[in-house]
Amino acid sequence: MPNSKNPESTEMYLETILKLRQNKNYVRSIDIATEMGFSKPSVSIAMKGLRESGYIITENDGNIVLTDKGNDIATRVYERHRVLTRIFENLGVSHETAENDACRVEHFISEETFEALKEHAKKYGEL
Amino acid sequence: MPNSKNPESTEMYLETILKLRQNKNYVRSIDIATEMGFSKPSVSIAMKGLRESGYIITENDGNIVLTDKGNDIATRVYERHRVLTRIFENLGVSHETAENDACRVEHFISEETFEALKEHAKKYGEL
DNA sequence: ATCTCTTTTTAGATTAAGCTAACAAAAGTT
DNA sequence: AACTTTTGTTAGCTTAATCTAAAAAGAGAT
Repeated sequence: MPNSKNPESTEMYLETILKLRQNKNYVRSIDIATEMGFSKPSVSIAMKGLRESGYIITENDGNIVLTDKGNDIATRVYERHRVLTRIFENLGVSHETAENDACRVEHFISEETFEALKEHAKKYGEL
Repeated sequence: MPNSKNPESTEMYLETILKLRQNKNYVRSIDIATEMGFSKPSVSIAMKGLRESGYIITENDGNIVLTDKGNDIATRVYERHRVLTRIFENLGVSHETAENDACRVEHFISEETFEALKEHAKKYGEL
């Protein structure tokens, strides 16, 4: 069993890279460490894993770029994050709690359930 | 930091004990292992942890019983399990997927979000 | 070119939750 | 009472994701 990490951690890193990219036009290891509150070595090792799995490439100047494969995951998770946060907020949950819960749930629900939630929210004008 | 396990695993064990209790009037380590698909040693060690944390007691004949503290958690998680499963099913998700997703989400959402979901489902006659 | 500051990597440790193999203890059967 | 089967425990391993301390590499300033 060579390739059996927890998707959760991978998804959080990819999502963070995508998010950071929206503000600056480069993302370095240190930026991820700062954003996520992890140590530099932890991020360095995580990036090595993402690189070996083909989710990112690291350019010569240290700039970290999502591959198509990495971008697919990041985008999918980020969409879940936004939609789940909106749904929870529209149910009356505080912004902070909605964010926190979305950030955990986004990794754990199936496509099927996510789509059903999204549809329902749309139907009831909550999206 | 002595006491910092992941609640998820603890919750699953306690929930399983509660569930097994509904069918038989005793629950042994082996029953939990069979139900959850884990090895006997894994369960043995987990039970030791639950015992030391005051969530269960083990009677002389090996019967495992939830303490009040353990029962509180088990009951809370089990309610989430049932309610979330129902909500997902009512949105059109298949029974199996609804169960699976509920079984993961139950550990990760806040009380606030859970209550809001429950209320909403009630209001729309989906509970 | 050298010095310094920033960033990244390497080395080694920790913790949690699982595993197998082997042993011990308890229970049931003749 | 002795044998067999079932159940539980101990010992030791593995993997993933984090950490700290320290080394290495790179960049910018004089």
